[in-house]
Amino acid sequence: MAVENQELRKAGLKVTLPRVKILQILESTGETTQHMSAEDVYRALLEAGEDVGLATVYRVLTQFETAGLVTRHNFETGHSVFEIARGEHHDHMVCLDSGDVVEFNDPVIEQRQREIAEHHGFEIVDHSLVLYVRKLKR
Amino acid sequence: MAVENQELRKAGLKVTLPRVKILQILESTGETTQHMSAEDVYRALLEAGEDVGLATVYRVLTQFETAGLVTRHNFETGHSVFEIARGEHHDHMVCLDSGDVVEFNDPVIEQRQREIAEHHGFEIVDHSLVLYVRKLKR
DNA sequence: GTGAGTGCAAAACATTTGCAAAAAT
DNA sequence: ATTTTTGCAAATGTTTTGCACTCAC
Repeated sequence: MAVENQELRKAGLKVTLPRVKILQILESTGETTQHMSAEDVYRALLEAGEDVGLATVYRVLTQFETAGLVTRHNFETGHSVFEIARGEHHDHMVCLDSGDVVEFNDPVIEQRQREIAEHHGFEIVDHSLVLYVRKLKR
Repeated sequence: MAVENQELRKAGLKVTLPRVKILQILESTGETTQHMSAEDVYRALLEAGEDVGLATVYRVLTQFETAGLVTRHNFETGHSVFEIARGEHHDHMVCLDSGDVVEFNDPVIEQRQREIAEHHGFEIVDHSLVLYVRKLKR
């Protein structure tokens, strides 16, 4: 009984094989594959020999998102990608050449966003900042 | 022959009724309806008595985007929205209560983004910043 | 006239849902 | 035993595409 079980219980979700497996997959992805689509997760399950339906993958990912275990991103790709929520917020830089995703967090920008929202009579509930970049030739 | 025709020709697109009409609709939308989905445009066409197919709306909007006449946004809504490109870049604040979209442009954030990208060995090609906000109760 | 543009219906995706079977507590 | 969860297939919503027809030049 691994750590995953505790996380699931804490989130109020029953410990089932699909949920444990999906959580493991999301947690085990390396730096380069941190952001997986539902389809990616589904294929990873099949490769691992687990017989889980794609519909279940979608359901579980949505439950994880609701539970705060996972963050959903809608980049310009036409489909959602998911990543394990590790507490601290961060933004993304997506390299248009390599597809690499770099995470960053800048206090200056964060602060400025709050000021701008407030200036317009709003408070920020959430935000999404994605830089689409290209490698600098030197 | 209105201004639209010139814009279309300049973009290398033949002047056809659907293209002119769609351009007019996008240009004529008030502050509140600046961001229209393909479906929105389609309905506006029908209301104006124009018999244009939804597929054509999609095709034309994509052509406009390629030509730089229009900007496509993918907010968290599950479908794309389009707005007339007026040259200057701006970011968006979307009110989760009312659905209102406020545009803003902050030099501090813009500058900071470039610095961050450069610091990671990248140059920014494009970026997307959306603040999801709620009205401040006072 | 000829090639680009259009409408329609069908296809293609990503995602969701209904329901009976299976599993968790 | 009961309540959740799952798998499958079918439905959904958005966007794209194939093709015969039409229009702009």
